[in-house]
Amino acid sequence: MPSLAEEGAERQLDRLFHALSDRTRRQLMARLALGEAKVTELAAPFDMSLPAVSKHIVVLEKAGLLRRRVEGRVHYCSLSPEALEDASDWIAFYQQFWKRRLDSLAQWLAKEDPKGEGAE
Amino acid sequence: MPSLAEEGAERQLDRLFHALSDRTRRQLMARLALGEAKVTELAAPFDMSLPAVSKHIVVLEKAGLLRRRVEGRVHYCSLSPEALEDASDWIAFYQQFWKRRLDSLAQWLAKEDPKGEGAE
DNA sequence: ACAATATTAAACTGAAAGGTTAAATTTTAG
DNA sequence: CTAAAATTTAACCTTTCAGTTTAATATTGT
Repeated sequence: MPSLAEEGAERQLDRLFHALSDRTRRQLMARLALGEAKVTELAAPFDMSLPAVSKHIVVLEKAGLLRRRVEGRVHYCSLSPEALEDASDWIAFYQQFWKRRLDSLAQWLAKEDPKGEGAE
Repeated sequence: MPSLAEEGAERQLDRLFHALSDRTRRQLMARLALGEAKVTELAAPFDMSLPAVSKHIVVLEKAGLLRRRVEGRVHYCSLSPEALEDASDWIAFYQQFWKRRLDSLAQWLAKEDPKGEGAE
C-alpha cells in the first residue's frame, strides 16, 4: 500500500527523528546554530573521541540536517535546518488534530454545559 | 553544566524522538489519531506478533505520546499528543534560527545587491 | 470450576547504535 | 621530501533495539 515516494518519505522521517534522538547530536546542532565550525572545533567540547563525533556528524548529514564544505583538509560544517520541515510537518499534523479535538470539546462544553457545572 | 531539570528534559527528548523514529510507531499514532483502540485492534493491521506491537505501545507510552485506560482485561489506548510539544518547541527553535538567517540574507541582498547582479 | 480472551513477561536472537583505539588518507607547511 | 595536521576507515566491543516464541497472568462467559 505505501507508494515508493511514501516509502522514501518514511525512511527520511526515520533518519530525521533518529538523528534527533541523541543528545550529543542535538548539542552539535546547538553549536552549529551559532555558526559554521570545523570538525575538530565541533568535537572539542565533548568528552568523546574524534571518530565518535565524526560519526555523529555523518548521521546528521545523512538526515539532511548538516552540510559540509570541504576545503583542503578541513571540513566546515553548518546547519541545514530546512530538513527539519519534514519532522515539523509530521508533528504539526498531530498537534492540529489534538487542537481540533480540544476545540470541539470546548464547543461542546460551551453548548451543553454553559455554566461549567458537571465536572468530572 | 546541565542542571538536573535540563538533564530530565534531555532524556525526555531522547525518548520522544526515539519513539517517533520508528515507522511502526508512527503508524500506530496515525491509527490512534482516528480514535481510541484496544491493543488487539491496534496490532491487527501489522504483519508482526502481538507482543512486538505491545512493546511499541509501551515505548510510545513512556514517551508520553499514548495513554492507556485499563478496563478489565482490555486496554484502551488513545493519543496524548501534548507530549509532542517538547519536540515541537525544540524544532521550532532551529527553524526560527533558520528563518532569521534567511531574513538577514534577504535584507543583505536587498541592501548590497539590489539588482541581484553578483552571483557565485 | 473451566475454557477462552486480552495482554504482558521472559528468554532468546540478529542487527544496529554508540563508543574505543589504531591505521590509512589527504593536505599543508617547512 | 618529510613531518604534522585534519579527517575518515577499519576492526572491535558492549548495549540497546526490534523481533520471535513460549509461558504466565488476569479477566470474562458458560
